[in-house]
Amino acid sequence: MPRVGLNQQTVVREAARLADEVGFQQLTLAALASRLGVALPSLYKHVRGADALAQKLAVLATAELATEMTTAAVGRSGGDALRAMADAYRGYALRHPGRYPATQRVPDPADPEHVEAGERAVGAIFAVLRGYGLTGDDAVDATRALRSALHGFVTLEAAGGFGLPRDIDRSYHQLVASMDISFRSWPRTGG
Amino acid sequence: MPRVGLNQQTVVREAARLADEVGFQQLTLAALASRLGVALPSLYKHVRGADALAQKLAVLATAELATEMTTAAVGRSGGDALRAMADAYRGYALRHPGRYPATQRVPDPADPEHVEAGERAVGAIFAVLRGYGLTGDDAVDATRALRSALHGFVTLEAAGGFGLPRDIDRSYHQLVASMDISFRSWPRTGG
DNA sequence: CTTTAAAGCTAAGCCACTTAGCCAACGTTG
DNA sequence: CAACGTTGGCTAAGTGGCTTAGCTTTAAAG
Repeated sequence: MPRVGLNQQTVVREAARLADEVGFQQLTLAALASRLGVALPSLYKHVRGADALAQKLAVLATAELATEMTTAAVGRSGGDALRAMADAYRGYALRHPGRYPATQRVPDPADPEHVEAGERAVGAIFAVLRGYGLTGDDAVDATRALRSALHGFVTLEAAGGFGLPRDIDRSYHQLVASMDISFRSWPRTGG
Repeated sequence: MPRVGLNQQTVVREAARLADEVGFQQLTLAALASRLGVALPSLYKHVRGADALAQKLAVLATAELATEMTTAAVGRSGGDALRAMADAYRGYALRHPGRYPATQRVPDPADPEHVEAGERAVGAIFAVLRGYGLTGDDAVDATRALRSALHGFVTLEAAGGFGLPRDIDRSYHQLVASMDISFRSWPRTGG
């Protein structure tokens, strides 16, 4: 049998593509193996199993998302940076419906790459909030608020949870605009 | 064999209890059957299958959540109502970690009970926003924003996504306070 | 050319869900 | 009270996931 020549990276990359096509929950080792042209157990030469694959996919997706958020915000500040980053965030989730859910896995402390990617993503938000004068505990609270709002929105959108006909882009922009207002007048604790 | 005397309601109720103990994803027909003291296939006399069970669980949980949100807000208005409802929302998610995720299933149009429960939940939010003078498209946008913020927060919290030591209750209250500010000065479109 | 690490394979087992078909308990009715 | 039909329980069997064990063969390294 001729070798296909896989390695962990090719496997994880193809998993990401497949997840975007069929959905994160429908990503299966069987489908991935067939896509790569190998028998299912062969995948175990490159990833420890289904859970490890999901974790590696989380690293890939988190790193990509962090990069896009950072890139969007660079050279901007205040509401400008916030809007750009928020658009990048939702854009990633819409373009990569299978990868995005993977990013919600909490970083594995044993995987430095994962930890680094997570820190870059949170760091990007932190940097934008510094533009609003938010630091310390205030910045922590505001970061959680922003993550919650963005994640909640794209999750509900992806699930088809917004039933009414009102335009979804519009609603998102209003949400971001309202976060902008919030950050300007954040209820400071002085932390 | 003596009969256990199950019906759909007892099955779904027990599924809800079990889900809260082991987690929504870990809710399995096998575990449920053993908990109820019957063989697995016997469950099919009461629910059509795993997916239908998840749907019925969604109805139960959505109805409970809607009731708690409504109850919390009744007799209050403005920021008072918002805070009470937000606390009820997160409280439900924390007390029922297995049921809460079930509520995210989009209502089945073929199940009037499901549709009604969903409408009650959204209606409760709508009512609170009316207290801010928000109606029409503004209310739709604001509802989506509030749902996103609350859902995003409790989801991230449940996933352990808030790494830093900063107190989570505090962050939640700040989030709700910031939404209160947002709704007071909502960027109106006059829809 | 030999050796060896590793990338592929088949076989087999586990656990989840589902369907088919049987049997016994119970409520109803004469 | 007895017969009957409904229905709630059962076992058996099949599908499709994931995983492990162990073999074979490729291909690289000496």
